[in-house]
Amino acid sequence: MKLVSPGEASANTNDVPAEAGEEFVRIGEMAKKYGVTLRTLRFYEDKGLLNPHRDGSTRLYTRRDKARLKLILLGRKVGFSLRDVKQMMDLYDPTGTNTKQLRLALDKSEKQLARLQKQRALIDDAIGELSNSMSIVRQMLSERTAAPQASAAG
Amino acid sequence: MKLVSPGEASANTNDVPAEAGEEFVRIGEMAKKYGVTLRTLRFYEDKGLLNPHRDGSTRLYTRRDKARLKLILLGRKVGFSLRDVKQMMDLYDPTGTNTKQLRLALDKSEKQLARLQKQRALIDDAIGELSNSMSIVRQMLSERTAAPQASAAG
DNA sequence: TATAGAATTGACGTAAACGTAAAAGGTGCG
DNA sequence: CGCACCTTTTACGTTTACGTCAATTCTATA
Repeated sequence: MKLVSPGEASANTNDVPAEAGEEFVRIGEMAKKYGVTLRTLRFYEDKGLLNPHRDGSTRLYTRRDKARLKLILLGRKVGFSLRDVKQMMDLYDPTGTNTKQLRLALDKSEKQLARLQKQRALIDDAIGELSNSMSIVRQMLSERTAAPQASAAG
Repeated sequence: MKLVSPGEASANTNDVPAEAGEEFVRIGEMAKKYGVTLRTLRFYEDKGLLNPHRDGSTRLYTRRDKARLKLILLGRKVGFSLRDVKQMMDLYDPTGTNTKQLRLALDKSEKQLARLQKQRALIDDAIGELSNSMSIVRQMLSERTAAPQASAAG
């Protein structure tokens, strides 16, 4: 029960048209296209982040799903939890101005930005401490190489 | 069955000497002193990172345990896993030059430093993307405030 | 002695985002 | 027809560093 007309073989069997329209893609192609695993796509769906159509039991992803996935991946990249991403996407209303959605996104983004900056500060701190420790260790090692002596560590 | 002579009350009952020597401290004092929880100290012990003496079943921490805990906390701060910290500490030999230990520490530190730098790069990237998105959202919001119009998001 | 404040061990719970089988159904090709 | 390949659902496993009871014991003090 195909919803789309069969296209010419595109290097793998069991395929969906690779024509201009490219209306639907199945999970395998979708995964490859966006560098995620099948498990990830199913997981996102399970969490309500994606809602692909079905041809029987087979998932069919459309342009819309791709747009959503892109947003999810962007959100993930900037450090949002999937829960946050979902909250923001759930507010999308194709018939409105989405002012609420945008405000929420902005609010969450400001908080996330603050978190990222704090994290960066922590990392810089860690880098400082680590570099410091390393130079001390190097010092100790060179002393050992030169003139053996007692110390205090570990 | 006290191993240490009773000292004068130090604001809390059931205490160990607060004298000059301060040989042993129990878990509560130890935790307060280093800003960790009791659970944490027991957990570290369970993982073989600490080895306090015992007075019956009561843990007694010495100067040595404090030194070790400081190292653990430093390690944690710079992003080492407890497993790594343990590996390094396990190599400590009070009778030797600890060259091996120091080399391992240096090796692990170099790798950790690389990880930290990569993380910082990722965070900087995320900050960039997020700032970018935020300005776009602000733009959209201001457009909506000025002249309502359709869009594409969520 | 009653009570409050430490301490003990044991063991399940948590968070996040999937990984990894397992068992089974569909399908186009040679 | 059978194999190879894609897909499905279900469900437990993973990682790290503890949190959070629970039940019990010990000790000092009023």
